Amino acid sequence: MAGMTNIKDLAAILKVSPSTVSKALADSPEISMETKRRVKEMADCLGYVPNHYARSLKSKYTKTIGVVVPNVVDDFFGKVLHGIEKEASKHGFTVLITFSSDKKKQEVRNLASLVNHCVDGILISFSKEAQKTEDYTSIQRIMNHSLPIVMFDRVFNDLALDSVSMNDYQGASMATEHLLATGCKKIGFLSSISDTSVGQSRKQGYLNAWKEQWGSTNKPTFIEFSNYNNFKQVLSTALNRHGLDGILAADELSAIYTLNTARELGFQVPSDLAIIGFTDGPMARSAFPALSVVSQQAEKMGSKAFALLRNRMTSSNSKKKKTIITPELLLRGTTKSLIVKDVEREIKH
Amino acid sequence: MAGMTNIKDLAAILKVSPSTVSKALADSPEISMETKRRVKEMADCLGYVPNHYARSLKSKYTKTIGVVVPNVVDDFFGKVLHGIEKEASKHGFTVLITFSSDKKKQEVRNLASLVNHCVDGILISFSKEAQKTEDYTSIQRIMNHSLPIVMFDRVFNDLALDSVSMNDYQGASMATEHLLATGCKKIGFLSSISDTSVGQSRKQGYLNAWKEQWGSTNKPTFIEFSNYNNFKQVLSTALNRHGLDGILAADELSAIYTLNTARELGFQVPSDLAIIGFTDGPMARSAFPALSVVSQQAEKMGSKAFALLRNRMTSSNSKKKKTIITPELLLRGTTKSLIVKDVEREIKH
DNA sequence: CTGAAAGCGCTTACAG
DNA sequence: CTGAAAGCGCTTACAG
Repeated sequence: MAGMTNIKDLAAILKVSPSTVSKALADSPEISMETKRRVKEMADCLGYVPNHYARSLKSKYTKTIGVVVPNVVDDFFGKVLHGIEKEASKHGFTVLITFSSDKKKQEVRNLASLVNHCVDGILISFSKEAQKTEDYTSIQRIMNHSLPIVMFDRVFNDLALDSVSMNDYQGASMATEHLLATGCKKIGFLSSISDTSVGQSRKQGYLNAWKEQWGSTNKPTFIEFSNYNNFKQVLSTALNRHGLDGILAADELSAIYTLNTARELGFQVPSDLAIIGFTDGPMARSAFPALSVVSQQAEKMGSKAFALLRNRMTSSNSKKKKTIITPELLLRGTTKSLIVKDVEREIKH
Repeated sequence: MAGMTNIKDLAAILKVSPSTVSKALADSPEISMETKRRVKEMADCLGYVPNHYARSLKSKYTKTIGVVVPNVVDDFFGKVLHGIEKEASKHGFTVLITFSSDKKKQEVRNLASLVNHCVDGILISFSKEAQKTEDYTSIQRIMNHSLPIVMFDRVFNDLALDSVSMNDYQGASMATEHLLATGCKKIGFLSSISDTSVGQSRKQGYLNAWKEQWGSTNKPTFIEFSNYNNFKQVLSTALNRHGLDGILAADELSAIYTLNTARELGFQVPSDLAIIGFTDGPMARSAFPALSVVSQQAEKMGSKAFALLRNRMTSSNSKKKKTIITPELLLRGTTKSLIVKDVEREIKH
């Protein structure tokens, strides 16, 4: 930052006062057209960039928001970030992104750094570590500063903050119902994320839809596993033992594995085995056949989150809003059609 | 930012001067242990967060770097960002990420915002728009401020800046050579990105390896297309007309499409048709069989880029460094083995 | 229409 | 060991 042109420099060169330069650059009606022109021209010529730090010392806001996400390799978070950015730039805000690598310590550091940078508000999706330990002291400290904060996706409901998250329960129900409606008689719920709240919601959603259809005459099937090493065997056993003709997989990766493994085992997809996964990522789309999924509507979540934050920044209404987004079912190649004609169909928006 | 505790508040409460508070918090040897303890305790208790803006107004550096990437949904950029973050946090730097959505205007705004936020340095990968129009005025303006800048991946070689990028030419050569070595006689080069510099380098790399093997006795085959609408037909025609037994695809998506389409057309992969793509993303790994690829070593690119930037920040050596990263070949399920025994092999690091 | 002055929250020589 | 004072680059009442 050394040697940058500042207002004083400009003032000296133009032989006017710093006040005049400042006002001219701000297009104040106090200043004459001619002076404004001269000042702006010179500022342009010397590549003057106002020092946001100094400015915000006075004006107390920066038109910048900070975001803390667990990572930026998940397609899901990438899309959420795009949703945030789009909405934010519409309102003239710059978005500063940081990620925690799912570590509490890094999350704390990011949060502190964003506060230090005087962001006007913060959007956060918690790290796995914070979620597992239910330790939210970092954010609680910041809440004392009355900085507007909105949680998204990985939220913590006990915190008195606005939030936006998915209705995972409903997503799983919808998927299960669709499988049932297209003729599946024996649907297994496959999950490697049973210990997370999201995983639990999806499980309950499946269970509920299943019970609505069968009561207790037909038992649900849960296939739970924690690593992919013996995936093939686990799946094969489950498929044979229970005679499954449908799988609802609680995440994208396990759905892809199911698809590939089932084919290896000689199953036709979707005629022998229909599959629905979660998350509409690149893996799902590029699989063969393309995977039917419950979409998490990531972009929408991002724009909603920013909208909530902006609301919080402008109004002082103290009631916290918990926004729940309804998932969509994207039907592609791994599910049978409802109607007789076998048309590939994709429900959008 | 309203109502946050500041040094003056602390000083008033503790009945010492602001100078003392400032020094105590900075652990200055001038201050007594007892005072330091009291000050820190109170600061903690009131949730005092130093105002980075005010601080940097004096000290002129912020231990923060800014990054501008085209997007955060490409797995590649996600990984680069993780590489940057990891290296940066090792040295106590915070990373502020912005993305341009491949738009010049947004890129300019991000750049300006980062400068305003007094980052100590900037890492940039240019937007498609800037690359296409070869318009780099935004960055050139910032170069006047003697802010350290390093370009990565989407670089512009005419700019007098440090850079780190991939040797795409070599990657394509390596891949072609491997296909030849495993017995492919007729290899096609498939590309939807012929108009980018990256696409051109890969094409040349293929061409060179091909010529080394065949001279002009066996003609190379180029399959170039601009959209995926009639992909199946384009590929099918090429495959039949030229009797291809190998494909080098210039990007991840077209490789996946080739894999899926070839299978639909009745080809066995890799025995009838071997395929190598570019970029080691989730699509490549989750494909069936897993796609052999030229990996772009994204994380390494990120850490290298930060290392270069740090160098630039500390030393005033004016010679610019153009770092070229050597690609790796990741051999998986879509290529035949070199040796007789059919062992799936993955070359790493 | 222009300018002098105070002040944002911090740091840092300098004095005591 | 502690404090008064100047100053970082900007904005904004206030005076002229």
